[in-house]
Amino acid sequence: MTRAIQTFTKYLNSKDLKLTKERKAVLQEIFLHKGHLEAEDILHSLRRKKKRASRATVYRTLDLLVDSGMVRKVDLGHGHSHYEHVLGHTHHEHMICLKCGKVIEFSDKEIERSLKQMCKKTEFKLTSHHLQVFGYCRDCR
Amino acid sequence: MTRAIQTFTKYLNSKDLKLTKERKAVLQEIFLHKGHLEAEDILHSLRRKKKRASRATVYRTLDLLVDSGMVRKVDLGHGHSHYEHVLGHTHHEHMICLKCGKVIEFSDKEIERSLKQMCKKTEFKLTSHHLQVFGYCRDCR
DNA sequence: CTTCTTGCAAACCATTTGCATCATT
DNA sequence: AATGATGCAAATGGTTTGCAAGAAG
Repeated sequence: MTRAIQTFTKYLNSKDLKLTKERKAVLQEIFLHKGHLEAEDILHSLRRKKKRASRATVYRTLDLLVDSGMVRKVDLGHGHSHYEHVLGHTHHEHMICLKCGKVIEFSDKEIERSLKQMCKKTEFKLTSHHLQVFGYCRDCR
Repeated sequence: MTRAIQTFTKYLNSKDLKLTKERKAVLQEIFLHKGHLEAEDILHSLRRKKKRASRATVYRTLDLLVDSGMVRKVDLGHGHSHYEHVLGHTHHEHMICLKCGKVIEFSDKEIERSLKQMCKKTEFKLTSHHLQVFGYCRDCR
């Protein structure tokens, strides 16, 4: 956590931006949660804890966090964005159920390998979060 | 094309829905195009051809086509949906450039294989369009 | 003729933005 | 004190919806 704040501060400084209590609160909220969460989740969590931060500020801070590389923005096909932190979160991909919207995290060596090979051929550069699989989960198939 | 109309008519009948000229026009527009296109594209194409169909009808028809399984709705991370027809369109997946938004279609036996195997393990049922890869294309890497 | 469809405009929902006020460095 | 940041409310952009008028079976 302290580490996260340090990293963020460094990023902010490099851009001549300031570490405000609102930004710190949003950062903490994201790093406290394990999974992916949406802007509204953060807003609610903060409200519950009687911390301040308007919806606009939450969105603005999320943009900064994504830009800093500490957080990734994920589109899980739910019609709005989700965010998850990268630090201390082991690499994984998402399997998304088209019916119930459930998101299953997975990581598969085989797939990684063939994906990397294909990307080498096509000169496509993968990102840390690079893959999404759509289908129907056990309960919805 | 005639085949597509037949299939759609069959679907509509099964749901006690009617084949209107607007629905037929939208269907044709999608099946005339090779790649993925968005609602607005369809609307413009129709306008250019002096065919009628309001934005609302285009969206409503697209929903029907997706439900019928003839068309798939794809989220390419552009902030709005894209649609592409399934019939007579060889199976492929999408690689999406996070910077310029370019979409590269690909199909890779190796990946398919390991993906299928993993899905068997996790009891996840794949759809025809099941995979999306994010990264940076040759020009943006 | 009955039921389903359309077009329009208003509603929606997530996200962004302009601006006056406020806080950090 | 100066530069940035915040909150609010209004704007945006894609998509959906209620409703009166119109068409398909």
